[in-house]
Amino acid sequence: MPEGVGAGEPLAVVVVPGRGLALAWRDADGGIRREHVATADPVALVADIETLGPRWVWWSARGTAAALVAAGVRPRACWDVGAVARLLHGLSRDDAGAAWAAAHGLAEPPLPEGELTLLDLAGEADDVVRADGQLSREWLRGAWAADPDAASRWAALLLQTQALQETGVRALPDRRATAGTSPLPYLTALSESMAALLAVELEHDGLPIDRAVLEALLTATVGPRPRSEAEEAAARRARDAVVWARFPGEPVDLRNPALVRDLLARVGIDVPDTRSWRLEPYAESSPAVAALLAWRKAERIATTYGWSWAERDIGADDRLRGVWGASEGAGRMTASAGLHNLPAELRPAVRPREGRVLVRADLGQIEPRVLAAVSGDAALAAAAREDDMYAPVARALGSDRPTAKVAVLAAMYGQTSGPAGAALKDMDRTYPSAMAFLRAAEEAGRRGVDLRTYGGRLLRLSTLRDVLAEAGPESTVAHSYGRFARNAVVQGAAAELFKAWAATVRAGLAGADARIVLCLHDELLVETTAAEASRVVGIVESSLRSTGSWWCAGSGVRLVADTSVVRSWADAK
DNA sequence: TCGGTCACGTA
DNA sequence: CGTACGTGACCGAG
Repeated sequence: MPEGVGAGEPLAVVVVPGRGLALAWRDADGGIRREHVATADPVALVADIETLGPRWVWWSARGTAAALVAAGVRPRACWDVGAVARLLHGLSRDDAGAAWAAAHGLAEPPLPEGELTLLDLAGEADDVVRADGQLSREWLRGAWAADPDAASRWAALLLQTQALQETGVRALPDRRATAGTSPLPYLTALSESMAALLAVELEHDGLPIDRAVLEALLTATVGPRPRSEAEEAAARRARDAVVWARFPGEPVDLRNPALVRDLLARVGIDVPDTRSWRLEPYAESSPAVAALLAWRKAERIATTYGWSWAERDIGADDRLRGVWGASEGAGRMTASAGLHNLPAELRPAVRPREGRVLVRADLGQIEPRVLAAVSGDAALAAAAREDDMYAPVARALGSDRPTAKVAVLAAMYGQTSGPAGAALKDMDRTYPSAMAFLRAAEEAGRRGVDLRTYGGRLLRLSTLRDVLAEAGPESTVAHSYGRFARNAVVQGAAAELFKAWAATVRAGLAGADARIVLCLHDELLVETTAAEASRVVGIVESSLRSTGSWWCAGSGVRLVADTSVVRSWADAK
């Protein structure tokens, strides 16, 4: 057992399923101690040690914590080497081999795929660390599970990697207006780690669906559940026929955009493409266009969120499950199975069983508030002290609120044309620091210079240099990387704030009959009991205050959340 | 059987 | 010529 591991101290853990648990920790002298405990039930042992309150260190939550979560263990604190490698080194993968290499300044190893040949593995099995410094592919593929000594060596290497990462994040600049005891990038590493664990929990727990409500909605939109392919085809034809009836001439394949364009020409509508927003203006005067747009909506539900989706992704326990990512792209969480793009029409079906409720909370105007905090713009921060920050922005710009909103969003997205273009001049004058911050990011993107987000996530733009050198600084690609970078420093920081908030909420809910069941960029859904709902609302709101107090300390920015207790996701705020 | 394009849902 | 992501249908090249 890990003697001397106090609460919050790193404890590397490697689970050997059915056989034991390997641990590594630092003793009082700073040396690494390692141990393998043989047990048929390693998860139960983890649950025991959890009472000591260690900071579990694992290569990845998906690899190690999934088994714990499945067994009902909800660890309080962790350091996810894969998640921190994404943050610190800007990796787009989180396997042990890549994290180790990045921590040691080595080139990214090839993805572990396919069978290794004997030639590939020559001499690798004996040494965990190869002559070139990379981890042995044999070990990465599971050789560490071979015997107790190997497992504990693997845990020791894990702890070493964590130590390198911790040194790395602590060396990054703390960009807050007021620094705290721990540097912001270190705190970000902790919340990114917790987000990776949360992703595993979300995957396990799923989102509660009321099947009766869902089936009624699907039936109304795309017809009853087809019992054969013939029935499915018939339903399709029936939906198509409604549109065909509105157009003269022979029926065409409505799923083929080129043919739809020809179809529209028959009623005198000439458009460069057939996207909904382009057709929208014609809908009022043309019943044919209105029918086509209605068809599109139903078709989306039929194909992506139809009966087959329900059957595939909703479990026998009426819970919708997808694969969760804790930080993709600029750092946002991602989810498959439609969890992040469920059409609003289907949200009434997200509904826990009787007696349980959803606490829904979303951050208000999070990106402009984050921009104010991360750019250190005093005037924008002053605006961000208001409940509705677009109102003071409108006053400052001498515009109306809609124009102010468009101008702020245009600045963050890199839009230059249209009605927002003019307002940007006023933005420059009124919020010079924020605008300079955004321009600097854009410039870095256009030139292929690496950037870090406020919390320390590396945005690897230098990998684009070859493309940029080829295309030139004024090329379309250069400008598109510029817009990407301009947006990524805001979107990425907002994602870090969101995850810090989510991690705090998760910690506050420990022990209660309440769990986070959905994260959607600026919105959290917590499933709990009707009896506990008001207490959960308090936890969600106090978590935002405590997170804000360190995340944007000294900036003057206020973070606001709209929180409500609802029976279904669709219910009014 | 792929990659590219179009389209569209969420934030 | 406003960002990100996930998903599905279709097309044309292989």
